[in-house]
Amino acid sequence: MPELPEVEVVRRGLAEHVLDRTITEVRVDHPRAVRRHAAGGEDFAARLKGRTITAVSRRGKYLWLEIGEDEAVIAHLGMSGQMLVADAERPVEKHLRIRFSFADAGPELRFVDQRTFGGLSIHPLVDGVPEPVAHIGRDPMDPLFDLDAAVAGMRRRRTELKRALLDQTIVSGIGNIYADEALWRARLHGLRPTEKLTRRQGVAVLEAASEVMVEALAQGGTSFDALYVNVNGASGYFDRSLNVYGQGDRACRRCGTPIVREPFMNRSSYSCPRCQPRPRPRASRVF
DNA sequence: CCGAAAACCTGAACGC
DNA sequence: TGCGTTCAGGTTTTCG
Repeated sequence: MPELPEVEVVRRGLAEHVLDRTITEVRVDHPRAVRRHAAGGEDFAARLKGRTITAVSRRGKYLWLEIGEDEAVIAHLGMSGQMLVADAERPVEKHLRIRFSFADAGPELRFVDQRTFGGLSIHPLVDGVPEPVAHIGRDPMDPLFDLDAAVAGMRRRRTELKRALLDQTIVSGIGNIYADEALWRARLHGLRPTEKLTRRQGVAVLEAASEVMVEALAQGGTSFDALYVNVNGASGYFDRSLNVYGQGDRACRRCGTPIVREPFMNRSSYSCPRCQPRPRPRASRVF
């Protein structure tokens, strides 16, 4: 599941393999992959023909290819999206949705997406970011990321800490996996109410999120060959270094207590019941 | 305006 | 063996 580190791996791969190349043809094989492009698949393809990719950028989990000064192709990977660089002769993937050919006759770019939560679309750039990205907060790897402002943003909310971490308008790039990992590192439970979060706790959990994503990027960035811009969503980080995510019943690496899995928003949260004690239930006012 | 929850998808894993 | 159910989860949309 691509979160910030995985998307950054893809961005780097694309910067290496498609930057400065001119598109000659785009084929859209599945309409759902361009559903966010309001004018439709034919318009999407027509508008890219002859354009040159001038930059490959990212904010949080959003990735985009700039085509000149004022337009960009957003690529959101959703749950299962991949951007693959492949020789045209290579057999097509089962879930191939969109393919780009280039004027230099080099390898093509393929957008492959099994679950079709992802997609591509063209938008004007506004203050340097595509329109649909305007409401997304800066991520912790952004040089202009403002830690104190992000902490203040979380504390202003009246919700639970993990929900705030997943809110892409406050801090972007954090998904379910890195949220759980950051909470474990900061020794905080995701159910803690944000209005009672201290500044110090807020700083601790965001710094932990930043650290874990930097470490994941360092591992994930090492594993793709020249013609395959990886990306299974699985940076090498997945199995080896996760402390809580997916580790139900395994011993906590700090204290040995079995990690517990709890339902959370139709999915799961993992935490150490000893290192990350649940908040006390709110004193009941009724009665 | 805000937060919670449903909806959108496919395939692997699991239970009977 | 095979069928039905559950789970995975980022973002947008809908609801209260």
